[in-house]
Amino acid sequence: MAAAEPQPRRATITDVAQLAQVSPAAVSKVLRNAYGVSPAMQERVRAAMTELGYRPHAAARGMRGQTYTIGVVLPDLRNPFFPELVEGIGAHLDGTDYQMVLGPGGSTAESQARIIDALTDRRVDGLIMIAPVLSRSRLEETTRTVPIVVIGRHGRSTDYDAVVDDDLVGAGLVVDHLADLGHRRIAHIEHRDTTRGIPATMPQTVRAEGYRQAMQRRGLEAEIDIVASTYSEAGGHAAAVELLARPVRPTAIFAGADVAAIGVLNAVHEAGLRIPDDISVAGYDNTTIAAMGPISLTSVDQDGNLMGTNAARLLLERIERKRDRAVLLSFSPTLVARRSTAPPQT
Amino acid sequence: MAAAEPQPRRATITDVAQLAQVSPAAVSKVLRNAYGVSPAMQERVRAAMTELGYRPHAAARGMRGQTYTIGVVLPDLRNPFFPELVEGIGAHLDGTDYQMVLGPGGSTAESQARIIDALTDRRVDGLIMIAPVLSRSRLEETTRTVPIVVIGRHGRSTDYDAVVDDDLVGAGLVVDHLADLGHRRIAHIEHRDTTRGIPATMPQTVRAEGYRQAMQRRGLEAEIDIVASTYSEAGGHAAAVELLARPVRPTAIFAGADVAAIGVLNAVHEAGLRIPDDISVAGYDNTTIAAMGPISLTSVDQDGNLMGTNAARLLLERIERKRDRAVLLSFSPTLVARRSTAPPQT
DNA sequence: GAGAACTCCTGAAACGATTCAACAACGGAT
DNA sequence: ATCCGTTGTTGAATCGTTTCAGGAGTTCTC
Repeated sequence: MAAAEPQPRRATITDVAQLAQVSPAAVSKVLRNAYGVSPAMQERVRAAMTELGYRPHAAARGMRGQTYTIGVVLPDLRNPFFPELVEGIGAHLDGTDYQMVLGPGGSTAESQARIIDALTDRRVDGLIMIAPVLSRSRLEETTRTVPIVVIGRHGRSTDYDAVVDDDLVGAGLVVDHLADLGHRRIAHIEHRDTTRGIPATMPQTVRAEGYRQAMQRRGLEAEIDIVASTYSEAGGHAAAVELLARPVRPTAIFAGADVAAIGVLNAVHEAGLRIPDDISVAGYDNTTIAAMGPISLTSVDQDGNLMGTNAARLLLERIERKRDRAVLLSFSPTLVARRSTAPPQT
Repeated sequence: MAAAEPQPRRATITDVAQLAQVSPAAVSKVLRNAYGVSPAMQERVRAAMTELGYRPHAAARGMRGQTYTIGVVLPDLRNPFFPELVEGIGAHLDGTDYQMVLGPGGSTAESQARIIDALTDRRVDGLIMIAPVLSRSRLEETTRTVPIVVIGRHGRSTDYDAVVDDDLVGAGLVVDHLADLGHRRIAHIEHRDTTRGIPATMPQTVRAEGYRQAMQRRGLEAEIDIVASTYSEAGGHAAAVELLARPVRPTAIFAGADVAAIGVLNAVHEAGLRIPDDISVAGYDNTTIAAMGPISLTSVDQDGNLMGTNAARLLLERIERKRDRAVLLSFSPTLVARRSTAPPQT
């Protein structure tokens, strides 16, 4: 006979059932808040669960029902905007039975496909994909297995929900701000992806288009000046070097991302020019770097928390089958003016 | 009869077994590279697997064996040092059967305990905890369920493995660098956690101690000046304001973390002082921010990639039962001198 | 040439939950 | 009194994999 077993194994649903003197099936119902349990049984079962310190075995649940796990695929841990999204998602999941896990997706279609496979192998109940580079058809294919919410990519689908910030508007805000200050020669640095893909729906393309449209709207179509580079410090630096070498150099540079704007700042310093006296610089994303004192970069703010919360909400609606029609949620960004922009010197 | 089923369900191990004309048990062996399979059968089974596009069902595997999932708990997504660790871990896991998932742990003991529970409910095979604030006993308790590797916390355990960077040495590097430049009044900004916990083993405490020891070693014990604050921009700012108000102000400030150093830079700018002419500033962690041109902050570099890779290696050794003795791996940091430090003005 | 020792393979029993059909008990309507 | 619908509960089947105790050949050893 077992003399004294400390706590050799986790309590199972059967243990709980025995202690509460009900069937395992009944315990399962309590666990899932399913229909058809009397308050009396509820209480008895819950008491037994806490007494045994019972915790449901997620893998076992996943065999038949749900895993109560939702996967978040994010391409780049270094992007300071993503933590806000994750926090927003977490805030909405808090208090529900669902738990989030993060998958480091990488920036290529292959690596992202791999992590999607890995997560679906683990039977997540839903997937939130942040700025995926996967083709639309690949996403829609995945939707047949598991519901998806896509964050930060324009272009709608009838199969999955999407949450975006309106980059067209955001780029317009920057151009308006600079034009209002009196700038005319406003250049833009765009991220041009070399890999084959779905460029038209990615934020960078929309930002460039927003810049173009706003310049036209302000009667500055003759001044449109786009340099294709990458959203990175090095990319911004290279683009700025090119711009500063122009015979007539721009009085303002609008980089499509804060990281690129940092590169611009470096290049401007190296050229012996001052900001904002000689040249104004603006970014996009309002990352923490932009807010830092020595940088103080004018930028466009997206409410990541809000976007994350809504993405999680949409996903749970899908998982719980409360809705079967695709939704596109579009938020408006705001401009945060800081010391890196000022009226041009005449 | 089923006329035309597109692909209604995933292939299971039984489907593979049927197609390959072997038993499910045999397929399982192939899957796990287990002992006792002839090359001929190997090949037949593998062919069947690819033909059916078979992918193992992780939840089902978790019921008896392993899930081939390892959980990484990180307290703060915003800390720019963590992505390097994650990359290192990923690099070592790449090519193995294991997949990593990230758990947003939060910075309190409760939230970290919660995510540990959530991950063990999901039967991860191992856990890598980055700078956990949990008590040692709580960690050792968890070790009884699942192997753990702790990154970035000093103090050894006989139950779990640990990978640290030697913060004592790192702090010494900074003091030596500044003292070599001719500084004597070198102040330090320490992170002082208000919550009850295990302070002596956390990096911040060790860094402060390293500062203290180095100052003594250089014969500067009379100049030891530590301000307790937090590792954050606001914390660094407040501490710097306090230091600059000293009757005799320090000629160099060594902040225990880059983020805090950024706050110091702000405060110094606001005070109308120049860096490094009027005051030298150094940080710790060598984050990407430190490297940025306009900031150019002298800092201490830890090889996060290396640390992550080794943590993953240690964990797999444990999971695969190749070792049962606890290991402490300690790496040496290096100093990266930039433009924020210079000899003091006499 | 008989047994021992390997090697390769298999059938069936787990693992811990959910689901489904069935059933008991109980009021309320006829 | 009988039937019916509703509510609360349960036993048994099920999910896809691993594990375990053999079984059938084949090779080795003395």
